[in-house]
Amino acid sequence: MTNSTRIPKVTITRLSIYYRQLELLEFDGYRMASSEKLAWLCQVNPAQVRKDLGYFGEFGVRGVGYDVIELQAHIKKNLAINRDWNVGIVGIGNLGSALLQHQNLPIRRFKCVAAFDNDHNKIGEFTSTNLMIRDIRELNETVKKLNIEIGVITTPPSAAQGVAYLLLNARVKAVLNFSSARIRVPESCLVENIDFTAKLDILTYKLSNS
Amino acid sequence: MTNSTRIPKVTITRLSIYYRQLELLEFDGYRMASSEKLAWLCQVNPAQVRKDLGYFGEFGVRGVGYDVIELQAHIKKNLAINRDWNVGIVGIGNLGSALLQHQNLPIRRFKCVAAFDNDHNKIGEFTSTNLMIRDIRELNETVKKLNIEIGVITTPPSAAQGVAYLLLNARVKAVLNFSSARIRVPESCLVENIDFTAKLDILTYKLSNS
DNA sequence: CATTGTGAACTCATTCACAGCG
DNA sequence: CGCTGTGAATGAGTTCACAATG
Repeated sequence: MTNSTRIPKVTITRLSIYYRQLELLEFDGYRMASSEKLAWLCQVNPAQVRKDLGYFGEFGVRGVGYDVIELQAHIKKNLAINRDWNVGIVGIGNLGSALLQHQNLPIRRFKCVAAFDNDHNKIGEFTSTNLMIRDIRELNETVKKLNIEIGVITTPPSAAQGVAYLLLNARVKAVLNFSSARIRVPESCLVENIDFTAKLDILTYKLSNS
Repeated sequence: MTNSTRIPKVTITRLSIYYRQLELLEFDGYRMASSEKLAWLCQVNPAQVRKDLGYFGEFGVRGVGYDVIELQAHIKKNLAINRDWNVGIVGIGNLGSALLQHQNLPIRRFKCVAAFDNDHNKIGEFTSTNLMIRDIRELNETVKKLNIEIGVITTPPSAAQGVAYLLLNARVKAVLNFSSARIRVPESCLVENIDFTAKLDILTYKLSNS
């Protein structure tokens, strides 16, 4: 029976990880995979895998395992990564440029369709992906015209909140914030933060406490 | 009384966030901050702030709050970010280059002292930070010579595990893995993963379930 | 009969609520 | 009086353990 309880956020993250391992398993010629095998690859507990998958269906065959291809399709559907998503990147410094050129994004159907900056030396230039860098003042208009649903902030921390407001005004519904600033948005907008200095701090903490 | 229970990992992450807000508060001229103020800035519960700080000391003044400067020092010490850490970056593509040039790292005393790649067109070239890109075969020797304690993997996923082995062999004790591959290391080595496609997947999941 | 699916037990994290104290 | 520090209550996430089953 499909469990209709709300799926925990950690489960979503793991589904994303399972999905990538399933791709690799398929590439290696596997047709079926047990929760134990998948768990080993993802470095989690087998019961965790089964419970996570159980949140949105019953896909396994008892005594056998999961169909590698079929399970991928289920996860893709559940995560809504079975279609294109248009992405706009704000702040075309080194990190913004790196994302624009990052192959993983288009492979996973995240399409970087616009690049914005406020630096007049950059505006009008073309990225190596042949995208014109637009004035941030055109953000509102461009988001609507190109149907951008996800905004990515790759500005310095001091500019992050201002950019967040611009994105909100343009009715972007989700933001991926690479700046180390905490941005403040209304409930209606989703935010995920990627803060690598925080990750480094975890490492230094553990290094000096072990 | 200083609580000696092991500090949860989530608390470490938040300490890093508190620290950055304290820097901003200091910059804005605040001398004291209450748990409520700090909590508001970091978007957490005030009791959470107090409990997190309580794990490693008693720094507050009842009826008043926390000394903004003093608390920063305590957190820095606890996270071990009150000294330099030498970092080596492996994989000088767009993302690796972006990190090499990222100002936040040296500001936070993470020093990128070496850059490695296996591409002969890159080896011997200089980064914009004037660092020579070294052959990955020199990794072992260089890590020891330059006293590199943290390795950063910014290679494609397929190369990540191999690089992890090289880093392990060179006795690097902590790895920050930006590739979407899960790397396998012994207990003695610490790993943190930064997987932005997983973060995007969380956003698309939530977008289509709200 | 190997492996799934899942309640129940357990572990870990958050929040409450208030005593303690400057 | 106001805010910290913290035990107790609650809530969330993980793991166990085993019945269900292809």
